[in-house]
Amino acid sequence: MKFPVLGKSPLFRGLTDVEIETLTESVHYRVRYFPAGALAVLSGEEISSLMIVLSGSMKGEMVDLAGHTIKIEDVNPPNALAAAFIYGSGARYPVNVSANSDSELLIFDRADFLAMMKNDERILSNYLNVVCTKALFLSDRLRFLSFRTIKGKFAHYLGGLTGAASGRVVIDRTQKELSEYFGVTRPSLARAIGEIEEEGLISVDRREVRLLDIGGLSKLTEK
Amino acid sequence: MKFPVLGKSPLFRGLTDVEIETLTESVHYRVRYFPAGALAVLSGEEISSLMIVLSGSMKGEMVDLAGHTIKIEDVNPPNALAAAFIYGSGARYPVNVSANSDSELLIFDRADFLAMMKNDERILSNYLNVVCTKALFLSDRLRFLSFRTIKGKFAHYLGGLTGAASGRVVIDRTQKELSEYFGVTRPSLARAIGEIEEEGLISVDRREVRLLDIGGLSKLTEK
DNA sequence: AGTGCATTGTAACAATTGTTACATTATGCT
DNA sequence: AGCATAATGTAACAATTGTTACAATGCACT
Repeated sequence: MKFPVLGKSPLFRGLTDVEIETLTESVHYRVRYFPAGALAVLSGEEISSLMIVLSGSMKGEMVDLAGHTIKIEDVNPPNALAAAFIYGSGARYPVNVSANSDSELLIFDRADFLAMMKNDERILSNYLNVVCTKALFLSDRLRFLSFRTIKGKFAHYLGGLTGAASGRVVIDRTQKELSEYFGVTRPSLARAIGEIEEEGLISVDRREVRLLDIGGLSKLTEK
Repeated sequence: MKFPVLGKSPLFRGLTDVEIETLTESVHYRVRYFPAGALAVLSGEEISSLMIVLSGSMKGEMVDLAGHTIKIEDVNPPNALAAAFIYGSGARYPVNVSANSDSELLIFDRADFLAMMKNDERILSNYLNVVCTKALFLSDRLRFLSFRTIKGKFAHYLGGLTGAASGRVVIDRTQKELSEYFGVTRPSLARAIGEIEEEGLISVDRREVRLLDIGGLSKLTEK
């Protein structure tokens, strides 16, 4: 098989290696090699193809006016670059993409990948799942950032945990992870939690939180 | 034709009324009527179908622990509810959905809509476009909220406008709109813009902004 | 049990933003 | 031109969060 790594890709889940090979060979594709440091995509460039990382490691970096870059994320095999954006209207890469190490990309023009989706329902389902799950993830993140205060974010977070109705929930992340999820600093989150507890709205015992005043918590999410 | 409003739906763009009717009749669907105020969807409920608003008007409201609701958005004909989420893993409605006025919803089970996408490439392309464009939109919003300071958001915003390279851009929204886009208050945005101007990084003349110190602007996006 | 490391709690001060209220300046309309 | 309305500029004060540093606690591992 030409690209054994595809068997682990979420886009090809449920297909045998033979099926994957047959499908990919039924459309046009190309493989490009990028030596470590090479630039694969310029920020602002139009997205016209699906690029799957076969080997090595790629990174996305945001670029500002002065040309400075900030690393946003790594993309490792067998994941794809900007997979959820390729069929969007006027879709453009939001970042520069370059190779962390010597890397190979498998590239399908978006029309060719569309053809593959038409040829095999599993590819279609897999891709729809990838895009929709991404939209859900982004929407979820956005919801937290839209609360103005840390107390508001935390109160809403508590409400979304299983067991909230019973008044007892277990936080499933560390404070550090939670603070990053909220987009705030860790000490600020700790302070906010401490204040909510002082106000008598919750009682905290390690990861376990008892919700003592639902109405009071609700008010925190309002402003 | 049964559902003339579908001709204006982004999901059925490019199809004639006859083609739309033939396609919809080829799968199972149902129409449900919701009198004004009726609840169509409970927050947290699993998303298993595509619901298109045929008439009337629906609204999504976020619900907190105490049962209080905050209106998030209206959904009017011929748009669909949570269209970008339906094929996501464990997708659940993030809001209560109820009828603003007497409304009719056209409901396809997601498997049936999948069948329609397989039957007609235009439906498939349209749906992919809807979902990917939504992901792009959400990603764009998230990028702005991830800048900690208003100055950072504004500097990054300037960099994304056409003409930024030439050092002269025109802001395409009012301050009020921009402040909502950034998730901050309008006076705070005005103050931030004023301070950036005082620092000599830009000069503002109504909607037109001259970028005087690219390096300085770049620093604002770093912290 | 003890050691090393991650996690959490806390505190003082600076920086940023929200809030509220009002003044000033465009803009569209008749 | 004048009027009404929207948009923008500004200011004082409160509220919130970031920053930095350090202490306390829990946890995994030997």
